[in-house]
Amino acid sequence: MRLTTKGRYAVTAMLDLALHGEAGPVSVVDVCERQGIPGAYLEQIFARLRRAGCIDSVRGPGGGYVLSQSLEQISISDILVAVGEGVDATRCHGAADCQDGTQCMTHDLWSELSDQIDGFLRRITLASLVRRVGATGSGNHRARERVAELIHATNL
Amino acid sequence: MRLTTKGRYAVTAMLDLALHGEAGPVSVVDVCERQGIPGAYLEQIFARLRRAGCIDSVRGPGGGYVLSQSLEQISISDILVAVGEGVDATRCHGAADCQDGTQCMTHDLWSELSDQIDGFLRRITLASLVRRVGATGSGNHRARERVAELIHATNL
DNA sequence: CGAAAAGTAGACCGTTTTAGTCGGGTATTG
DNA sequence: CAATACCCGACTAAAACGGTCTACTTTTCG
Repeated sequence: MRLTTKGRYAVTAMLDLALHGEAGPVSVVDVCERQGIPGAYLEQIFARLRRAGCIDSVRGPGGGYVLSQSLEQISISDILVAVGEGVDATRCHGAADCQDGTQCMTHDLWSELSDQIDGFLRRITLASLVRRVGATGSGNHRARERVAELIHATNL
Repeated sequence: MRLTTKGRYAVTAMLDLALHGEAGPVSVVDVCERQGIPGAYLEQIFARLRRAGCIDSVRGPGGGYVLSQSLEQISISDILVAVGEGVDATRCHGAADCQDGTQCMTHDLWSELSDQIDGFLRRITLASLVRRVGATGSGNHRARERVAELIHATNL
C-alpha cells in the first residue's frame, strides 16, 4: 500500500498553514521554501484544496491561502480526500461487483480495511498534529531519536 | 491510498489455497479459473509467495501449491509483504531523512499510520478469513447488502 | 522411454499514473 | 501601472501497473 507524494504534500502544506497562518494569508512561495515542495506543483495541490473547501485564497500582493475552518474541524482524511487520495482498498471502488458482477471473496476484507484506515485518519486533526509538532519540536534531535526508536521497535 | 491488484490477487489466491488445499496441491490453473485471475500473472505472484516461504510447490503432474504454515500462522500482512505490497506511508521508507537529511514535520504521522494499518492486517489471518467467508457465504445477497450499507454509511 | 502436466525464470510491453514543468492568464495593492 | 500573488490548462518524462510470451526443468504415468 502506497501513499503518493501529492497526499503527503497536501497534509504538510496544510500543517504549514496551521503553524504560520495566524498573521494572515500564507503564500505558496513561503510554504514551498519552508517545506521543500516544488512551487508549481504545490499550486496545483492548493487549487484542489480550495475547490474542496479546505482553504480560502486571497489574491494580490500580500495574499496567499488561509484555512477555511478551525484546526479541530480539519482531519487528515479530509485533506487526502480533497486531493483525490482518499482511501480505497477495494478493486471495485465500493461497487461490490468485483467478480462477474457479484462481489468477490475478499470484498468485505478490503472494504473493512478501507474503513479502518479512514477512521484512523479521521480521528487525527490539524489541531492534534500541531500539538504533536509543538511538543517534540520539528526536526530537532530529540524528535529524531524518538522516531528512530519507534522505527526500530516496529521494524518499519 | 491504494492497494494494487497484485496484493489483492495474492490474498485471494492464498485464501483459495486455504479453502481447496486439503485434498493436496492446488494448481495455478485451478486457482485462476475459480478466482478469475490471469494465469501467467498468478504464476509470478505464486513465485514470490514461495520465495518468501508462504507456500511450498510440488512439481510435475498432480502438482501445485500448498500452504507452508497453518491458517492461524499466516496473516494478511505476511502475504502483502511477500509480494512487495507491504504498508509504507512514509516518503523516506522509514529512514527519517525525508527533508534535507533530517525528518520532515509529518514523518511521525506517516510512520504511525503505517504501523496502524500493518497492525490491523497482522491481526487478520487466513483462519479468520476462512471463518468469515464460510459464515456469510461468498457472493450471496445478504453479504452484498451488508457491504452496500457499510459503503453508504462510510461514504466510501 | 517418452509424452504430458505442472512449476520456474525472466525478458518484454502497452497503458496509466505520478510528479512534476511551462506558459499564459487574472485579481489586487501601492 | 507595475509588482505580487493566485488561477488554470496543456504538456511531459519517468515510473509503476498489469499483464503476456518464450523457453526452460522437474515429475508422473502409461
